[in-house]
Amino acid sequence: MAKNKKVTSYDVAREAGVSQSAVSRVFRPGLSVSQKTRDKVMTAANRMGYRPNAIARMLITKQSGMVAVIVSSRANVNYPEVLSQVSKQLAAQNKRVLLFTLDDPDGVDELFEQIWTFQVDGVIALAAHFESHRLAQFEEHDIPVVLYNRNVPDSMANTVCCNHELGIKQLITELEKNNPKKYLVLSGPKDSDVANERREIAISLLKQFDVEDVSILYGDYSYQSGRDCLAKWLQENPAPDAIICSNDTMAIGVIDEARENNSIHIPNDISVVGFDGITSSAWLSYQITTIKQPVEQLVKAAVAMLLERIETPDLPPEARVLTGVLIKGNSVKRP
Amino acid sequence: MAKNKKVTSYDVAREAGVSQSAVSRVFRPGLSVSQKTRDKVMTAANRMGYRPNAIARMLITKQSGMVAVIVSSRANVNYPEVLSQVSKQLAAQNKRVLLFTLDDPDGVDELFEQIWTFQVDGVIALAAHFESHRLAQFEEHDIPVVLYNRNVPDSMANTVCCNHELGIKQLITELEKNNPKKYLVLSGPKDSDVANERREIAISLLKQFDVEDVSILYGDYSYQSGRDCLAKWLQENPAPDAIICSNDTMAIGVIDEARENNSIHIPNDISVVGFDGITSSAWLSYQITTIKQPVEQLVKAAVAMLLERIETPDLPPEARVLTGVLIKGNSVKRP
DNA sequence: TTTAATATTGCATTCGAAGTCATTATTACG
DNA sequence: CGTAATAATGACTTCGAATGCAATATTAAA
Repeated sequence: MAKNKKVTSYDVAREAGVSQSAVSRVFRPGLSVSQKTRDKVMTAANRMGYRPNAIARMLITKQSGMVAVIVSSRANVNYPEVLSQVSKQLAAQNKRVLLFTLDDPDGVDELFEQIWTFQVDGVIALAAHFESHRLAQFEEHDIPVVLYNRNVPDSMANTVCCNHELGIKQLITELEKNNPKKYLVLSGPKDSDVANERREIAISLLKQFDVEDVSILYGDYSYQSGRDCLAKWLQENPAPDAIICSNDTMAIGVIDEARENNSIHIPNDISVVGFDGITSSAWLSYQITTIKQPVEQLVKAAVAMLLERIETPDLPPEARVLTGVLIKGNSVKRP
Repeated sequence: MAKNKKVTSYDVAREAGVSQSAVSRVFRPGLSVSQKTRDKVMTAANRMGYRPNAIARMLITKQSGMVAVIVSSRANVNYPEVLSQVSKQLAAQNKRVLLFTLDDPDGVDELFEQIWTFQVDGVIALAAHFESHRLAQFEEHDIPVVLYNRNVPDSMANTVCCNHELGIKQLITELEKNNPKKYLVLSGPKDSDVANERREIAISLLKQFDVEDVSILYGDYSYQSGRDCLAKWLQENPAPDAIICSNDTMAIGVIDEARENNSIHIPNDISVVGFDGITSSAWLSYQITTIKQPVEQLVKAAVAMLLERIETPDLPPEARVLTGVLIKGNSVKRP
């Protein structure tokens, strides 16, 4: 096998003494080929190290076999796990992941250009915020989209999301066992849809629980912002009884900030809850009471929906909401 | 713009009253087109929403513009950051990331098949272990490879890696300030090249420092294995004076396990060092003394090398070793 | 054994952009 | 103003696999 000049189906055909069509048929599942031909082709192909050229196949079949996965910088929460699940589950369906990272809002135009030119079969967007005209563009291009971890009721895209309402209700129920007076809601950034949803749900549920004293703070989902927000609050106010954090990372920051300040003990002085159930939320030093997102199932649902829509493009959009699991940690005072 | 029937260069050509070649030339940089033609084409293209089909372009140019990034499950250390850096920096060079996850050693064959069929321009492997005949296969297919975070001297692939030797030396120097008698080396899994390298370097450096009492334990890089290894050790042995962990995650596990056991205080009773400088290593509750990998520079180097080899395929393989940064945390006793 | 039904096969075409090459339009310059 | 040099253009071919279709081979049924 000398200089690896690319082997094409014609080369194999010549070598096997059959037509190029025959070679092609052997490498496509479910096509009519006699056993004899199949053997001849496979022998030649193996000997020559032939692999069908996916690019050429894409061109003629108009199916790239690739799914664009768009990851915004916001997604960092449990993104490695999600991404690896997505990749694995798509691979199981014989699709590849073409990865796009989106940090800069200015990059959206460029990103969309790329998506069109690469003719991806579908798109999964992780925690990305798209204006609705963007979603409309996908529709125009007949590219099915699944928004992961997002709830956009009026949208034309499919969505999967864990049940924030239910989860936050469970968390508040845990907190309420101690009848806290003063609540702090530590929200994620204002331009994050998930953050806004979680915050509004928390506020509205707290009302339902007849809680009166609720203050809202805004972080950016980061550890440091958890620390900073609490530190700043404590400079000017007495400690709250309970803090609802929009994600675990900020909850960890809150706990560390409290820990640094020896006079405050978690959970005895302040109860803290998070959201997401990231790995480190279960570490001994934190043991956060939180809602664990059912990542694997969420991804399964996302992938399943995407494939359905690739198969049957005119299915109506669908939203799947899965229930998270309450993890009772050690960050909420026991009554 | 009715039913989005895909617009091709022929459609634009007809609309603009020029030939298909002209359209093609307009969309390739640096080709000779008159301003008049260019305007006509651009006007038509914009009106019709034309984007060149990347698949067709790939077929003819034999450049997919895609780089396969292989992520093994081992890579989880600071993988989100690495991956997002890789994606960003490749995007800046007008390349896309085709993502492959490799958990299962049995999946390697399938993985390689995919890589050949997709005709990627190059490969970046994150913390993946490939036998050398695998690397040879890349060579046969003329696909340049960069191994990230790996040091394979005899290899035909390019590598980037942070300087383990130097880093571990700095860590041991920190530890030695207290003259510890009893060392534990908590290694990563035996089938991980990085883990083996770090362990052997630690052992050999400890010898140079004339340390006599060194025991080796094997974890799997996970938090839980850090905890388990220490717990098991303490059941049967007295506490060591210093623990060198092959990564931060295990160091965190070790610290938490010690913390749970009230009689052991870190760093007063045991000094612990990690490696990698992952985000959580700096969290207040851990503050691990560790070596921070210069992720951004490592990725820059990896991407730069890959592009060089794509440009000039017969460049000799190159290994770049970057220096990590010693982070003096609070997990080593102060002398 | 003949005919009808079914299974295989190869030819020719297609997907959409890019590049080759020969031809024509411009420009520069003596 | 003529000629050489250069720029711009379009016809045609190419990349490599897939597929419609007609031709041929095989099998089953009568």
